[in-house]
Amino acid sequence: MKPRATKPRSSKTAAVAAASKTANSANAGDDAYASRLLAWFDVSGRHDLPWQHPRTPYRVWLSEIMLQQTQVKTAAPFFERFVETLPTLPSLAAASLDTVLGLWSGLGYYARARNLHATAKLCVERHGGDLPRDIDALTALPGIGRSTAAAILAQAWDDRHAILDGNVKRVLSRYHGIAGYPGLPAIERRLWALAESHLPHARMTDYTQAQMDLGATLCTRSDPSCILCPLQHDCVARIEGRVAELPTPKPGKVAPQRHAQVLWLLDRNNRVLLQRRPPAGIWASLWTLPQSDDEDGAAQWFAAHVNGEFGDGEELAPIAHAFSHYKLELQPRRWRPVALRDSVRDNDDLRWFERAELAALGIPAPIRKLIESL
DNA sequence: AAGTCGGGGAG
DNA sequence: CTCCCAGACTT
Repeated sequence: MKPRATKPRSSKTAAVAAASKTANSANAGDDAYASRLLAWFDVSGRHDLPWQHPRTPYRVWLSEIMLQQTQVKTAAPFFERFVETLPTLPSLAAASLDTVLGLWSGLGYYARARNLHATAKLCVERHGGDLPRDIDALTALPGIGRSTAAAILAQAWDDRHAILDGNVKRVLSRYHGIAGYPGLPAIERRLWALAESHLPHARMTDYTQAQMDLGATLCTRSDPSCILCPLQHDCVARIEGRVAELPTPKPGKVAPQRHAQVLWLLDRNNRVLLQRRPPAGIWASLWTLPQSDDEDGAAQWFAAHVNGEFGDGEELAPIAHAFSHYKLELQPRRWRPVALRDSVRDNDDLRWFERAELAALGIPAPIRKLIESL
């Protein structure tokens, strides 16, 4: 039995909140972001989520943990089943880990269930069977980070703390036109500061829910409904036409860098020697310049096919080309004029081509650009 | 700063 | 198929 909270609201905050309410406008004094968001929430927010009725600290906490990296639609049925079996924090603490994991089965990220159970037991030991109403005490518990702790306090107690989950990151990135992957510490610091800067002085429960509702229903990752958005007129991304490119997506793994030698042979008539690629693999069956993985391979190919000195070749500027899974740097070398050995004949896979014939051939873009540059 | 955990939804 | 989602934690 826990008498009550350990963390009283500051007198200044309380005074502002009271003033706001008496002003007959819960948003008085707050910035446009918060005011418009709250007005929108009253009409279009989600007011019937399972953990909102009743909205107890235990149910709020459980929902926040379930919703980590999990969408509302997925989590909702698990939440209903969980609270039906374990309706209170002490009942969770008294349950076996097997029972908890059983209720979690199918949700994924099972460390969340282990941490949930551990936190329940810690709360019984340290906090009289309740969650602490203190941001630092909450953050110290397993599975509760800064954003989750803030969400619990705002949702359960109406306390004034900023959250920064995926929804808020997306909304703020767009609203302020913040480029850079939000997972990067430098970007995340800026977003936290912006989240703090917009906090209203009243209605924190609704405000917190409103941000998540906006992110989940309007300001979605792809194809957001800007036309319905209460923030559209101040949204930098909207104004500058950058909605589709913000927030900056997670950078892919660095593509491996590969190298290749390219042999550019021209005969007396300025014809170019092209070779057909194998029917499988990169540039399958396209015509391209003879190519080798390294300089030794290129020299060997040259010696076997061409009358002349490999060393006479003119080393040209490297060409960078990006594929989806690796980056290729092509090192071209040019010889002109040059002739093939008598033993080498034109055939289906290796031919001299007139310049005028090139347009009709399937040639990789970087190679075409190179040989047509002459 | 990057990797790990996971099932599900969207494109 | 890939990418992302009401993140936190470990390396």
